[in-house]
Amino acid sequence: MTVTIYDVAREAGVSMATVSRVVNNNPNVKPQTRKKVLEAIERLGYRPNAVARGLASKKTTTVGVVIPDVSNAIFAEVARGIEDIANMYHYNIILCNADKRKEKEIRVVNTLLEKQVDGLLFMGGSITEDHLEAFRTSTVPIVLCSTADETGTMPSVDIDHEQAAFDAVSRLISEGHRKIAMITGSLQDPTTGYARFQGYRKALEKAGLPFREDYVRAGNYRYESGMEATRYFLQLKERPTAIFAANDEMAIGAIHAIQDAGLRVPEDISVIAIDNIRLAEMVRPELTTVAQPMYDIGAVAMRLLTKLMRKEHVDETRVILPHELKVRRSTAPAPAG
Amino acid sequence: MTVTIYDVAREAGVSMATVSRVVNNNPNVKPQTRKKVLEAIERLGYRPNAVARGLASKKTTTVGVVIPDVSNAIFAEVARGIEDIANMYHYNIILCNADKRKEKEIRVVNTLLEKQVDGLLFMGGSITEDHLEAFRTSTVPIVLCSTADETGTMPSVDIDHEQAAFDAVSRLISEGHRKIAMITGSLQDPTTGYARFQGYRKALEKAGLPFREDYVRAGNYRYESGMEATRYFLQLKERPTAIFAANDEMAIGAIHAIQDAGLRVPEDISVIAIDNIRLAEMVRPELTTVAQPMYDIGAVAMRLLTKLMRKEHVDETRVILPHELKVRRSTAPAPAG
DNA sequence: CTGTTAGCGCTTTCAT
DNA sequence: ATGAAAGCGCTAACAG
Repeated sequence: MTVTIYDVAREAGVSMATVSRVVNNNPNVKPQTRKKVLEAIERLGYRPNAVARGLASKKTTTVGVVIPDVSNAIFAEVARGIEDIANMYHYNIILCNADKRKEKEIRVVNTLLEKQVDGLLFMGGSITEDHLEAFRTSTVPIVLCSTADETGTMPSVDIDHEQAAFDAVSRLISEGHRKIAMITGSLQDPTTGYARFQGYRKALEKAGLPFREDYVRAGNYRYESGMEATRYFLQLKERPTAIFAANDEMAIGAIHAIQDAGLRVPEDISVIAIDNIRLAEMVRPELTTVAQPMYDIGAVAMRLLTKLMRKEHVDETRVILPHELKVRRSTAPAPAG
Repeated sequence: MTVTIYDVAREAGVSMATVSRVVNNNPNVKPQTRKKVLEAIERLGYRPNAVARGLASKKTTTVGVVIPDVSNAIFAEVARGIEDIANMYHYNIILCNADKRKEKEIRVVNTLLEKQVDGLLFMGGSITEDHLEAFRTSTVPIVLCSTADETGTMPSVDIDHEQAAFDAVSRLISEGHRKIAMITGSLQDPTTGYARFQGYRKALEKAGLPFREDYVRAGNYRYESGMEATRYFLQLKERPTAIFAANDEMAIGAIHAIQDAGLRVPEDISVIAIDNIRLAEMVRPELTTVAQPMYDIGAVAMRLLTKLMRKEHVDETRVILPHELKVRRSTAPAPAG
C-alpha cells in the first residue's frame, strides 16, 4: 500500500541505508547511485515517513507554538516573525490554539511535548504555577514569547509593559491632560495586565496627579469592553479628557463610544493605547499607540529557541525589546477648562 | 533519561502490554492492576511518546489544517469551528501557515502528509492543478474549507460566492443605485475572486445596468488596496454612488478613503461587501455586508473530514452553506440626481 | 562509498 | 485479564 524506504531500496538495487543517505542529503553517496535512488523515489512516489524518522532519530525538526487566541491580531504578526526564523533554520512549526483558557493551554503544551517537538514557544497570556509545572516536565527547551513569568525562571522575549504604559500616559500628561482614565486589561495577569496598570499609576504619581478609582475600569482586551468602559467614563460628572487603554482593540472601542456619544476624538477626548496592531491605522482618527515590535518578538524568540535546542551558548535568556510611541491623530492637547 | 512504557511496566510489575492497555483505556484490565499502573505512571512522570504510538498504530489522531494567511481574520473564525468539532472527536489539530504563497501551500501539505496526519483541511485560496496533484498523492482524506476546486473532484465546504455577490449588488440596485463600482479580489482565482466579480456583473445585467470598465478596480483583499481603488473612483467625472467590495477589509478601506476625501458614507456613497468579519462592526458607519457562516464552514468541514477518516458514508461531499445579508449603516438609497 | 544490523517506544495479535 | 513477541519505517553506528 504505502511505499517505504525498503521498497525504494529494492527498486534502486541498493540498501536502505543508502536510500536514507540520499533522502538526508548525506554527501557520502556516489552521484550515480544518488541518481538511481532519486529515480526510484520518483517512480514509486515515495514519501518519507516523518513519524518513523522521528522515532529513529529522536528529533522531529518541528517546534510547537501555542497561541492563546488565534483571533487576536497581535499573535498573527508575532507568528510571522517566528516562521521566518524557523524556516531559516529548517524547522517546521505547528501552531496550536489555546482559546485563552488556561486549562487548554496546559493541555496543548502536553500534547505538543508528547508529539516530541524539539522545542516550544509559548505565546502571551499569564504564566501561573500550573504552567510552570507543565514546563518543568519538559526535556526540550521552552521560551516564552510576548510574555514572561514572574519568577524569572523561564527564557522569554517581551517588552517592558510597565514602561510602555508609563510612556503612553506621560505623553498625555505632557500635552496638558490631568484627567486621565484607564481601561485596564486583566489585573490578575502580573506581567502584562497589571504591569500596564502600574505604569499608568506611576506616570500619574510622577506628575503629582491624583489616582482616582472612578477613572479605572477593567476590560478584557476586546472592543466591546472598551466601549463599555468608555460609556461609563462619559457619564461621570467630571469627565476625563483622555483615555489610556491597555491595548489597541479596547482603544478603538473607546473611540467609537466617544463618537457614538456625539463627541470628538481628539478634540474632546484623547485616546492612546499600546500594541500597534494593523487596526490602529484602520480607524478614524488613526490611533496613537505605543508599538510593540511584534515581528521582532517572534523572530528573537525563535532565534533564542534555536540556540537552546542546539545547546549553543546564550548569555541572556530573558530579553526585553524596545517599544516606540507612534504618534497619530487620536491625541491632542487637553481642551481648555 | 526519558521514561518509557517499559520503565512503567517494571515499576508496576506488569508487562508493557498491560501498561499500553491502561494508557489506551482498554477495558480489559482489572481495576486493581489499572490502579497499580496509574500509580507507577504518576510516580515516574511517564508521558506517552506520540511518535512511537503513531508508528506502531499507524494513526496519529491529528489533523492538519493549512491556513493561507494567519493574519486574515476570516480564518481565525473558521479555525474555531474546526477546533470545536475536532475536540469533540478527540482529534488534535495542527495549524500551518502558508503565507498566501502557492509554493508554500504545497510544501506545507507535503510536510503534513509526511507527518502522517490522519486527515487534512485546506483553507481558502485558489486551487490550482499543482494543488490537485499534491492532494492526489495523499492516502488520507482532504477537504477544502472556505474554497472549492473548479473540477469538483475534492470534498469541500464553502458558500456560493457568485450568489453572495449578486445579492449584495442587488441590494444596492434595489435602493436605487445605478452607478455601482466594484473593488474585486484576485480575478485569477475562479472560485472566490472571479465568482464574486461574476455575481456583480450578473446583478448589473439583470437590472439592465451597463457594465463599465472604469467602475472596476482590482484589489488584493487588503485595506490599503481598498483605499487606493476608492481614490480612483472618487476622481472619476461620473463618480459612482455605491461601491461593492469583494471583502470587508477592502470595504473598510473604501469607507475611510471616502471619509478622508470629505464625503460621507452612506449619504454620498454607499459601501457594501462580503464576509462579516468582526471588524465590520468596528468601523463607523458599521458595514453592511453579506455574512459568510465562518464558524459553520469550519465545523461542517471538520465533521465531513471525520466521516471520511472513519470511512463512514457521506452522501454529499461538496457542501454549499447559506449566506445572509447583514444590513447595517453603510448603505442608503442613492442620492437624488 | 555502501551494506548490515540494532534499536527508537509503542501497539497488537496471539497465546495463555 | 495478562504476557510474549513481532513489527511499524527509519536512522545510526559499525564494518568493510
